[in-house]
Amino acid sequence: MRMSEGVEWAVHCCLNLAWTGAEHAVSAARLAAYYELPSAYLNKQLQALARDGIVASTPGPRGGFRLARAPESITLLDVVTAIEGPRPAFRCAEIRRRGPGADPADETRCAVDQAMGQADLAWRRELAGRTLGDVMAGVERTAPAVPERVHRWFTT
Amino acid sequence: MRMSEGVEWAVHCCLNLAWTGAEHAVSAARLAAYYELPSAYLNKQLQALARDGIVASTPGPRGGFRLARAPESITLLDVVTAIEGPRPAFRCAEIRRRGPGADPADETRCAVDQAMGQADLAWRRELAGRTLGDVMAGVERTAPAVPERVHRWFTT
DNA sequence: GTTTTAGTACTCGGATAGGCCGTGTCCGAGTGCATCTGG
DNA sequence: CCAGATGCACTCGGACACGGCCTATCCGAGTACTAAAAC
Repeated sequence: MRMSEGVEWAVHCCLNLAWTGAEHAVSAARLAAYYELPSAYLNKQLQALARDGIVASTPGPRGGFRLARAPESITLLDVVTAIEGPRPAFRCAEIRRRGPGADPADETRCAVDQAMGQADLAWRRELAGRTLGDVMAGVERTAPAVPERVHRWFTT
Repeated sequence: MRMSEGVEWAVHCCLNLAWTGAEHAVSAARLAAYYELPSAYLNKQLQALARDGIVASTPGPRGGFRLARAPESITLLDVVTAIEGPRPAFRCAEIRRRGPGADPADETRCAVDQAMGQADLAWRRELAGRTLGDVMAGVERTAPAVPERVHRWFTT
């Protein structure tokens, strides 16, 4: 089980967009250059974010991406879901319904799926409880120079 | 992000081994037949469980697998870790250390990695809090016929 | 009848191919800006 | 000098290859049982 690395890219880019400010649009190429990422592939991730209404895109010259909502109303779960999709990691295939072990009269919920679902829920709850604003506040506390630095780099 | 389906196989097989009883060894072929799974591939998963000391294997005729510990001392996290590996789903690549955005003076922990780590921890805590014994108890409550059914099928 | 011994069938275990999804790249549609031209 | 038209450069957006990991399979090493043979 491995999460797409696009998630890391997406979160960092969202943070940078937040610090840059929604009044400036930043192109995918410029966002990618900041971390030396492949711009075309990052563009793909940004499209996923746009589809879920996390960032807004504008084409043409002076176009690019900007944060569609306030950082305080975007959770990490929103970003992860946009990149990874909404389906949970554990997909119950209901193997207990196949073969000699199958019991047609058994209509109960798969106990394994239930337990895995609860764990997945705890994971999601944790991610949903942390907004981009929270993460930004944490960074600003431990590395106060970063926001100004980012803002300057993306606006000049 | 998708979990290997071997996890589902492994958990169900562990439950069946527990109900069968540690005094009987069950071959991978027989375990696979119960759910019509490819036996050779299931064998691979069982080997992973054996490496982590969850099941014990004995070769030769009348050999097979049996639960190495009491079901109450085997958590779902143990099984998931044995199949999926110990590494967390989110792997921080530290992209913020590359490109123009890199700040050599910044020695802080990546805030994104930290948040993801906390969510991963919550997930693991939930899995570690549920043992095979708990799952068995749940099944025995909702489907009391299953344990006897399994025991009979695997011992005869 | 008992002991030894060879054979055999069955098990796990690791080494070996195929398929799908994440990764990476490319080019086309659309848009705003700058420039040029005519009045 | 000003308005309109034209071309252009830049952007996103989706369609197209590549690679790695999960899936699936096979065969070999080892073991306990069986049966036969010798004593």
